[in-house]
Amino acid sequence: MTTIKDIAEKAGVSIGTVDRVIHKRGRVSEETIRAVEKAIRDLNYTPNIFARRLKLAKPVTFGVLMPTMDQDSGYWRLPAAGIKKAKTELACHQVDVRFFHFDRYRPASFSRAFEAMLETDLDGLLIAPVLASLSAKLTARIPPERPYVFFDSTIPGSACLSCTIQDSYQSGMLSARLLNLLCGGIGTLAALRMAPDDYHINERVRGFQHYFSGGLSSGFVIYETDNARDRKSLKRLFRTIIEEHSGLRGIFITNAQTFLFARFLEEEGLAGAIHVIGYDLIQENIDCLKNGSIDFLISQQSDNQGYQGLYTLFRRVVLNEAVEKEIFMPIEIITRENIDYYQQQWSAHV
Amino acid sequence: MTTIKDIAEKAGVSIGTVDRVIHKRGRVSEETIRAVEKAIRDLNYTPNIFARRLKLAKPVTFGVLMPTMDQDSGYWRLPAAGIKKAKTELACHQVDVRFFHFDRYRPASFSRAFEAMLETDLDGLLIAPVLASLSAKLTARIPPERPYVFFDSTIPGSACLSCTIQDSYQSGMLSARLLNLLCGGIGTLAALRMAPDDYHINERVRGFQHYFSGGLSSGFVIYETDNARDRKSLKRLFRTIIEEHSGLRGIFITNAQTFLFARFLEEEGLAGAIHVIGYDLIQENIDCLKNGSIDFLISQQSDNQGYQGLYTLFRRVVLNEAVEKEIFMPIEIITRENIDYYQQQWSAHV
DNA sequence: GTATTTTGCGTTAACGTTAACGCACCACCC
DNA sequence: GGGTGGTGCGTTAACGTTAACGCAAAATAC
Repeated sequence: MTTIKDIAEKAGVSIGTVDRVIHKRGRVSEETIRAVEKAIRDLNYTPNIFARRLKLAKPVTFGVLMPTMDQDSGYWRLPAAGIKKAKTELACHQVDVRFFHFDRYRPASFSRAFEAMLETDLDGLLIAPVLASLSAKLTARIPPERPYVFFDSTIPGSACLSCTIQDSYQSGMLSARLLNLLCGGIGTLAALRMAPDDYHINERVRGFQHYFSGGLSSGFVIYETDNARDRKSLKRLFRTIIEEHSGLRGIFITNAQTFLFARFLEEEGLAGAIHVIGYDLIQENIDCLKNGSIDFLISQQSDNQGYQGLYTLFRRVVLNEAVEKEIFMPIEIITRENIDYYQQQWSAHV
Repeated sequence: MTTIKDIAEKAGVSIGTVDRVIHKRGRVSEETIRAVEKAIRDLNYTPNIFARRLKLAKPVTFGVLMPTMDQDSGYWRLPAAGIKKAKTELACHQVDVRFFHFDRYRPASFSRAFEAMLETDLDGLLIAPVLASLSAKLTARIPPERPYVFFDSTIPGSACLSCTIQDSYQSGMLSARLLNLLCGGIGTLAALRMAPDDYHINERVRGFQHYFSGGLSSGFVIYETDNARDRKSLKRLFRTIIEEHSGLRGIFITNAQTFLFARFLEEEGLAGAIHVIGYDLIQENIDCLKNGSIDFLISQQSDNQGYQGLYTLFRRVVLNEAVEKEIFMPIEIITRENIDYYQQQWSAHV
């Protein structure tokens, strides 16, 4: 392995000069810079990250802004598990994490949490920008030297270091295809848009609709509700859906609350008669998947999104590496046959 | 962060003694050992891996034993891509990799490659034990101090450091369910056992059969061939299959050669009329998936298996960490809708 | 009794990188 | 000509861990 000592020797300078060239700290003549850069290329030098980290080690703290864990039927426990796994792994690098939770159904709560985070001395921010327009306004106030990363969703055009991208439109198309398969192309299909102002959920429905735009199937209907937290009224909606469409063969639920419909079907003795496809590997959904009241779940690795997000901050802030601006998440199809192999890697960190 | 210096101070000894205790190098009195161990616990000491790696850095070379890349329709390029990705990432740790390829259809070739590898001075071995009984015999000859890891498959009861596990039986069941869905429960289904003496392929067929053991479907038939490399005779077999079963609606191909049947169907104008499910994300399969002549592909992350295998050796040999004895691979369902998000991460290393 | 080995411990020089410090030298200004 | 400021470089002390080395004192051998 070549070291800066080798570079210094080859270029006929001291290691101090080599370091100044590498880190562009100035106070080196043009001529010397060229000589050192040539030596670096010729000897194919790469810095020893261990020596670097040994020298530079200093504790960093990252802030995480996300809804409280119990919201959206516990969906937020998934990214939180990934974040905690990353935190555990990065503890040896003196990385610490502070959570700032908010109530995603109250903008004021979001603003308060954001302000609290901005006022804390943090080395990087990991943000779930669930309230899009408010997030855009508030992220603009982040000091330009403080790096931030989005997870779960993103704000187009923002100055974020990196973000995770889920192709929700495509996942909606995939869901449509699977649901159509399950129903054998006959009967009515339904889609339930759970939070009509959520970007991902709209994209999922758009993809779902597009699959059928060629007229592949018999009819389908779309319901929506922004009242997903009130389980009583949700149940009334469920009943309306099955009563208005006696020929209903399958339904597409667009968020983690899929299990609520599946359980409703169980209670009504309709499990299996109406096929269900939904989103996210929360425990309630997994249980329904295993007992057969949910046929397929789509996962976009919410846990991994949190994990990757924190690691991205680490790589940028601590290791000073270049990072990918966009991290694409796979669209995973989960069934009772393969679920066991998806659960294990994050389960230790719930 | 606490260092051995802190430990030494607290225990009233020198850092040399602390190091002797930590690494059990002897020459320390019982009493001192206890004092140091207590200090380590009290101060919650963890070694600084950067200082350690800086001090201990020395180049290591790992050997990889696997079939030549072009065998099995290029299947082996997948794990090779993962291994190369790991190699690139680990280059900064002075990890080098040497490949030992063999012809998996000639036991003598396997033995020769194995012997060549054993005679080389290597710090660890990564082995694809495709010829099970021969592998068992030869791995017994690996010196006990030399660590080895299996990928792609494993040999039960061997002294390997670690191995990747694919649940082939379960993936066969999943394939059966998907194929049954595609065909709407009518018509005849077929399974083609491509290499009857391969463990994984047998398990896949067993799982497939088991799914239908409850009598869920109309009939299904199982064909087999050990002549998968002769494309002419394979084509004759394909023709026999479709001629013997005019009501054939779907087929399950049990290895990476799925695209051969899909292309045959294309030539015969039967693409879409007979549904196809198969294995592995080789380029030919991906092309057929995209044009619709393959409906689903099952992936057990062959690329990731190679990647994980090399990383496991690295963690054990270089970082001296404890490693998982078994690494379970997910059973991934790939369709034309989600394939794009599975290709990217390894594609740079083919 | 002296000679030799063993035990128990402290000291020290690396490993490669970083950045503070200092020292010559030159340019410029009153 | 003396002072000030800047430029271009070399030197050096860390960072935490490791293991070779050395040195007393105790144990064993003859």
